[in-house]
Amino acid sequence: MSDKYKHGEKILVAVDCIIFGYDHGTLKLLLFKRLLEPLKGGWSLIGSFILPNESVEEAGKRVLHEITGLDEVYMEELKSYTAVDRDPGARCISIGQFALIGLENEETLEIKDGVQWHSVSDLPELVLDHNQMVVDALARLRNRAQYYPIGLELLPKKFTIPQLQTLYEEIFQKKFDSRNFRKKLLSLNILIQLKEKDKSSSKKGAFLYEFDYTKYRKLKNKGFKFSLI
Amino acid sequence: MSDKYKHGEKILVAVDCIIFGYDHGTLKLLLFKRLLEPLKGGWSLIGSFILPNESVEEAGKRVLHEITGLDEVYMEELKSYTAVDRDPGARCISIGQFALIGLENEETLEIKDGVQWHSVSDLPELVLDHNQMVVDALARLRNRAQYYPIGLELLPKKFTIPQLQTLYEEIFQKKFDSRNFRKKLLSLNILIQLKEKDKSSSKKGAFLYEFDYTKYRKLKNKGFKFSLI
DNA sequence: TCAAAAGTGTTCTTAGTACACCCATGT
DNA sequence: ACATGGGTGTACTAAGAACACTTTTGA
Repeated sequence: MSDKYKHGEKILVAVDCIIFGYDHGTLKLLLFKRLLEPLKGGWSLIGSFILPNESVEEAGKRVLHEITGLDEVYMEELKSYTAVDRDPGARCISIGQFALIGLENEETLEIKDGVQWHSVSDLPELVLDHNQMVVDALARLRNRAQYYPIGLELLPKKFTIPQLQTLYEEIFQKKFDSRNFRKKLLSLNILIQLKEKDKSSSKKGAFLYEFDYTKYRKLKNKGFKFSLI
Repeated sequence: MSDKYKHGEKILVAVDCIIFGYDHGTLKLLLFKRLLEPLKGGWSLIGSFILPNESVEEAGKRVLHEITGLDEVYMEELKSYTAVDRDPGARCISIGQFALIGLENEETLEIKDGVQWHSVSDLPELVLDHNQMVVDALARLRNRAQYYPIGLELLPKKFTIPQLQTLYEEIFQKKFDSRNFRKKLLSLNILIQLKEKDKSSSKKGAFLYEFDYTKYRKLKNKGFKFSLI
């Protein structure tokens, strides 16, 4: 082995997925109660070591698929966690993967044993440096929600504007003016209004919308800058 | 070893530093001509495997120190590069580290043998996936220059407003109106005007400024949002 | 008929953009 | 005296913020 390689020490590389969902007006995180050692009984993010034949991104998608059965989820790299003593079991680095799942409602998703949704506003202590990962992921979520129409990833395909607003209020922990929110949102021209209404939260009902991905991508390629709030 | 650890395969973990500098009106990148196999003679970013007793961030700082002798540089994680076949020599992932160096001028920095500054607008082909790392780093540079006063990291401690404008024009590859640029910049209230002038580029001379880090941090902690252009 | 959420417009303020001339100085 | 880059101000336009009432409908 050449000079470049000879000093390298092989170490374990993991992914940990910070998976957000939104249901019944609450922002939630998917956590796993460890059934086995190490750290048995502790709450943890859902992760895995990367396999010899997969990239970190592929490992993240595999984990998410194993847990939820879902394939098409929004996922992006958060950052690496590499402190020497972060895992007492072994020298091991982890790449955080930030993921958003759109739920029709919580119950429609079949998740594996030991895995549970937790409200973001009421999380248990997590093992290792997973609390820090969640803090970082929440900051990323706010950033993305502000500059990309990423909030839409957390809603069902058909959603109402008041629903989206409530989601943004949950993410940013503050109220928005409904007239300004609606005006700004519709001015982006990336929503398609449907004929149907959703009457689950009011007698009058609110019009359902779909997100126009094609239009969004076209605008983005033209260098159009979004800012949703 | 427990269930969690048993499937992990240990692999090599490297850092590669994408190091920008700015000198004589040109944005530059620090590259290394490989003196030994593998890939002898190819241009590469400057990297290293991480050592058993250091984090990825520490490895990046170590590499930068070894090459330039500098300690206090701006560095942040870019992203990981983890494709299975990215390095033909071995399974090896790399964490890109984005770094900015403030040069008084190019010659003041003593850099190691085989390491050279290259104009960003005229880069050679790089080994492995290093070209992609540079593309990603340039996008990050533009983002950071827009939303953080990061352009200042690339200038000497004392600089003139026309200098900063030229740097921004180099980063974004477009001209800015000098009146508006100055107005916006000064309205942020994070520059301290000095009594001295720099006469190196005009007979009249331009006032030198320093960046007020303390004030900047205070404003940032208050949630103040910057946008420099 | 009333309670509860959905939907709608206007004014005011602020920030961004476009644009042209005088200033200071070394040669 | 002139060439060169540094420095300034104003008018126009666009976007964001503040703010209150009408509509629909199920119970």
